[in-house]
Amino acid sequence: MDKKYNFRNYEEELYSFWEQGGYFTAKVDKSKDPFCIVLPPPNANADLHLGHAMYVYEDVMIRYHKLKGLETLWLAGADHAGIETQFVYEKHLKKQGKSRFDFDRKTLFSDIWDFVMKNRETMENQLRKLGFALDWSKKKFTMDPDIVKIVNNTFKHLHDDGLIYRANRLVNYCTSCGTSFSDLEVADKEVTGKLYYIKFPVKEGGSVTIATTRPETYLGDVAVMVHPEDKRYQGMIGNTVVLPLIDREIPIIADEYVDPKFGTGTVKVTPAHDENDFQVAKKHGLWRDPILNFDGHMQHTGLDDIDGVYVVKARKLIVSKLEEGGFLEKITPHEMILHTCYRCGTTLEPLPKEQWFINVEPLKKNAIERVRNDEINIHPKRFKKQLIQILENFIDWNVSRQIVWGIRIPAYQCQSSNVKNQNKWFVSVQKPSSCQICGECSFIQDEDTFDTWFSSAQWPFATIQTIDSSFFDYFYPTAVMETGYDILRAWVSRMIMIGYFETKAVPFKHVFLHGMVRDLKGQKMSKSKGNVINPLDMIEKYGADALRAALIFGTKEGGDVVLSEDKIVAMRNFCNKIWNIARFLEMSKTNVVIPAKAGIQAGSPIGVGDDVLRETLKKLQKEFAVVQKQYHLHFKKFEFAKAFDLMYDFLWHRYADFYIEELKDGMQGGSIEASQSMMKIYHACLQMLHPYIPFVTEAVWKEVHEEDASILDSRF
RNA sequence: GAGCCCGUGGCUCAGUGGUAGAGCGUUCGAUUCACAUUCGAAAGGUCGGUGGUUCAAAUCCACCCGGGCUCACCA
Repeated sequence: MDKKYNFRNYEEELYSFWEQGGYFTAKVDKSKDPFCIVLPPPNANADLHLGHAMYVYEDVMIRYHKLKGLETLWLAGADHAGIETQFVYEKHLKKQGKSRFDFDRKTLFSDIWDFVMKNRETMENQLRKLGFALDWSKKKFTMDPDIVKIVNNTFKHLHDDGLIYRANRLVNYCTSCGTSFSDLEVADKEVTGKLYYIKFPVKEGGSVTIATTRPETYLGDVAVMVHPEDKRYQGMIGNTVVLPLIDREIPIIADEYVDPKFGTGTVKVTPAHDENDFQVAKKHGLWRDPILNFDGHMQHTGLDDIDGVYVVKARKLIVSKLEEGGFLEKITPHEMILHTCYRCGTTLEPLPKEQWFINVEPLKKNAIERVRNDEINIHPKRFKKQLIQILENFIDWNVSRQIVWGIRIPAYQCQSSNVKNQNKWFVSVQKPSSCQICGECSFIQDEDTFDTWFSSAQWPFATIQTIDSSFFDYFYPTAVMETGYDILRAWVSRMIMIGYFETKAVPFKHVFLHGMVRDLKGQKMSKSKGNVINPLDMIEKYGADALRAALIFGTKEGGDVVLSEDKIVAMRNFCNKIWNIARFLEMSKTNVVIPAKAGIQAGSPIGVGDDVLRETLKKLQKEFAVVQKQYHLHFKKFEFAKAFDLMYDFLWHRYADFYIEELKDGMQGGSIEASQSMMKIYHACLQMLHPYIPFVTEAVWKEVHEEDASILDSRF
């Protein structure tokens, strides 16, 4: 054996050995208990980052259960990542001086497809570098035809159950990305904005002053609203306001929705551009078409010089016009929250648009029950409350996206000229041969694609179902869903809702949430901050084991991980320590005669009496038994970091620093008993460490056993 | 406004009732001995504050201060 463990000589070779040797390939074996984890599919549009490396917890669980003798399946996959990917791709196009509008739908789609397939392969090889025991033979992609079929089927089932509806409602629309989002993809930004106080003349005499953060939208107002019990405005309810500059007349109405304490106690109602106004206006039977189009330009305002102007510029123009006309009373600073596009940062516009929605009420009720009853266990358990709260607050889910890259919604609109059939839709999993509404028209398919999360929500069952039904029966519900706590809302909650709806079973029995990786200052790593640690560089430099261990060592479950290069170095040193223990054991096994120490004659019983030796061995065995028990207990409780810390401390500071030093002379003096006991415990430690640092443990295993032996063939 | 988490040696963090721990850093010493990617030793903490429960509190309870997260609200 070499003096040092050189991971470069082993990692790649060992991974191929495992993969090609079928160690990661799952099969249905009813004589064993199943253990299945479906990998959260990384986006197939970029290199891996440290967030992906955190999936090491899944590898830990998979390898642990393999060593326990369970039949394990860790299913590999990739996500098409709809808007994300299209966004990345458009940046590519921009570099070439092009945009998505230069291509037709078909061309754009197939170009992105090629781009994604190339990235996907890179990404998959990077997962291999991390040592992940993924079953690649069954890998899935969210846009595989059989997955798409399942996704469409789920939509159809939801539709059949009356949980899908198409509605013209306000959606969060990004005028720059050109698509709507669900409420979860809205990034809130706290800003100090302005509150504009505008004086509206009242036809019957006097005026009312309204306070608004969006002065330009008054051009789409349908009413001015006050609280029914607000004494200041009692006499004005029912009066008519004449909108400045355009002289359009709107009523003053009363509704308890108004907070008399805010601003002037009067609210302008713009149903097409504000969710709350939309609701209130609906209640009062009021409506007016939007004054802003989907490109963010003004329209139908009643002011010729404003129509066609971009919203931000229009606001300035209108404010100065109001000021000129003496309608602007004052402007005050105002702490407010801006809804922005999580992708490009553009301020989102609430705009009325016909979209597909999922009524989540019955779905979330079931999901909450499953979580409450611990049919799904959340680890660490503090996230259980959070998940329930998230589910309780879930609102109907807009699943339509106006982008090309995604699964096209399998909904078709009847084109019959018969007025009765206007805007009639039907859902069909396969491309229909005839219109299911009128039976004769040449129906057209919805241009929109599904929100990526709609297919992701089905991932645990869709993936296994497409292997074959025996796998589904055997491995589903899956054992654990392991992912970052940041997507509890976007993903985990939806998997539970949709998974239970479609399979009438929980998609997973446990959820294990890992934390975010941060730098030494506790900051999130980001390219713009320049504090990014590239996992691939670290693997190149210190080996995959070192990186893996550094992400786990000394951390708390679900807590954020502070990662530094120093920590990775420390873990590389640990790997070397493991290597050198093996080297020592190998050397003492052969009973080499070592030079005499001062005061000890060579060839004599070397100072340590047999009884003392036995005593020490007994002590070690007792101590190790406790370690073993604790180790497995930690796994039972999903305390993976604790189990690793325990082994680190035991192997290095007890086994090596203490026991080897104590027993060294005896072992090298030829005590077979000592050598064998030490060897046995060491091998057990290798197994226990293998889930965390698979490469070095396997490398050592091969050194001390026959060449073709694998630690994965051994059992605890 | 509601809920959750965190505040421990210079730095980053483990530690949930019984004499304060690790990694990195610092100081001193050790190399023909499995490993200098090492070993031995040392310095360094009134465990955010106050009060309480207890024979005993970093650990349990209450309040406060500081930092973070989630949800709700946001004209």
